[in-house]
This record gives sequence, C-alpha cells and structure tokens, in this order.
Amino acid sequence: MDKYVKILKDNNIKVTPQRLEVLRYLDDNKAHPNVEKIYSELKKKNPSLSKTTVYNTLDSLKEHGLVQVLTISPTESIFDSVISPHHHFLCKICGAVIDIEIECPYIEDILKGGHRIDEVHGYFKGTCEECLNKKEAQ
Amino acid sequence: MDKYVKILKDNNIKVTPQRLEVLRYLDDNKAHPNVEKIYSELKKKNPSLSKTTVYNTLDSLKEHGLVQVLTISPTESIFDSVISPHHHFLCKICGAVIDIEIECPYIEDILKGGHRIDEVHGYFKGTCEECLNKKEAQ
DNA sequence: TTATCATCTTGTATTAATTACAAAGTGGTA
DNA sequence: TACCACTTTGTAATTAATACAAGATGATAA
Repeated sequence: MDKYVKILKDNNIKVTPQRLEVLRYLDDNKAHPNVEKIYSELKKKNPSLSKTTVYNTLDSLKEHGLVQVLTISPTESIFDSVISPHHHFLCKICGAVIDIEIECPYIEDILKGGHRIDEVHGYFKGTCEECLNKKEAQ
Repeated sequence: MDKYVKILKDNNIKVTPQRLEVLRYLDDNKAHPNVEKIYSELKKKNPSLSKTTVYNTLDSLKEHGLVQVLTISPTESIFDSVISPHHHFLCKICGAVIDIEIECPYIEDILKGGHRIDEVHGYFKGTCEECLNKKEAQ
C-alpha cells in the first residue's frame, strides 16, 4: 500500500487524491511552506484544486497530529510535517524559516503545572546568516 | 516629569496624548491585550481615537523595544509591555495568554550560531487550568 | 509669543489570510 | 451497482493589518 494512503487510513481520514497530494508535498518539502505555496505548487498538476480544499486538508492533518502549524510569522500560518520536537528561526529580512535542533528542557516541569500542554513552540527571530552577509557586502 | 513622557523622550519618540495613553494602558494592563482591546478601551476616554493611530503607536513602541509582539495566537498580534525574558501559554479554549516564568537556557549557544537573534519566543499551547476544571465539572 | 515645518492623527479604502456556505462530485459500503 | 455521508469546489464574507491623503499638532527658532 502506498505510504501516504497508509498514513491516512491509519488515522481514519478518508483517502482522496487531494489529501494524498498535500501529504506528499509536505513530506517532500521541509522548507516550511505557507498555504499559498502549497496551493500554487499543487495547482500546477491539478488546475481544478481549490484553496479551500488545501485549508480543509491541512486542518484535518493538524487535528490528527500529522503536521505542526507554526505561528512564527505575524501574517500567515506555516506548516511543518516534521513532528519531532525542535525549534525554529525566522529571518525578518527574507522570511526564511530555519530549523533549530534543540528541545525545550523545561517540558517536564511545565507539564506538572495546572495547564494541559498540547504544543511547544520555540521561536527565534532576527537576521539569517545569508542576509547578514549580503548586508556586509554592500 | 511624567513617567511616560520620560519614556518617550528617552527614546526620541515625539510626545503625543495618544502615545501616552497607549503606553499607560500597556503598563497598567499586563493581561496581553490585542489591538482591538487596546483600541476599544482607549476609545472610551478619547472617542476620536483612530485604530490606525493605535497600530502606528504600537509599531513605534516595538521599534524602540518598549513592547514585545507575541505571535502566539494564529489570528492576531498580542502585546506585552514586559520586556524581560519569559515565556507564554495560550489556552486554545478561552484564548487567555498566561506568563510562564522561565527563560530559554540555550540562548548563549544560539547566539554563537551564524544568525543574528533579536527575539526569543517560547510558546506553550493547550487548555488552561480553569478551562480544564470547567470541563471536569460538566 | 508666533510662524514654520516636519511629524502625527484621523478616516477611508485596500490588501490578504482565513472562514462560511451551498451545490456538485466522489469514496466506501452494503 | 446504488446509496449516503463526506469531500471538493467556487464564491462570498469576515477580519487583521496596511496604504494613503487631508487636516491637526508638537517642537523649534526667530
């Protein structure tokens, strides 16, 4: 059985071509796409694709814990199919979102508190190495 | 000299009644308001206040490091006049944003990396204690 | 104190991400 | 193969945020 068909079936999500394509896209593209990017790329192969379908599919995947939704950008949601705990850096110049491979060491302490924690997000914002170099070159 | 007048002058921000009121509101209200909340509260005393002015003022304060802008909510920016490093919890049921008094221990390591870090955000999302209790009571 | 000018405030219009919704289409099951 | 619930599509509506122009105001210098 196809890898992505299995993922959907294992999560009781009805299998449709659109969902398979979104899942495949996220798995193949770890560069933290936004909805517009996912939509415009998939529309190339399937011109009748609706943006609403992309939103609906991403909602389903999120509800089942198959994608993370990052709120690191103040203007749009960013999607990450890597579920393992890691943090992110946002370059405020070029907009790139870059993985930072660290994990919050306080999770155990916080889980002991009164709130129920479902998501942990570590965001760093600034200027990425590449943009710093470009600025120096000027 | 008034406390808020001094803050603005020290930061080379021209003193206006609107800016003083926004500054005072943020200092008096540590409950992490959004723009709508700040605007609607201040409009009570100053009915001619424009939302654009609130946006402009918050931008100035942010540029001068006098407020933090939190992107913990997927739909809107949240403002925090407490600049000291601390993290935040978002209740996905009631929308409350609650301070978590811990500080990222990795900052030194990350600052040694190639990117320039200007902001550090630690966000936890889930269900707050109060909403958990309400759910149990049902 | 007053004139001046740059800056600020206001209100409206616009942009852009997201959500709502209804009609047509499709996947899974009996 | 027929059925039904769910999905997809396209359009309309919502909402946060931004752009912009005209009028108002704060700081400075004469």
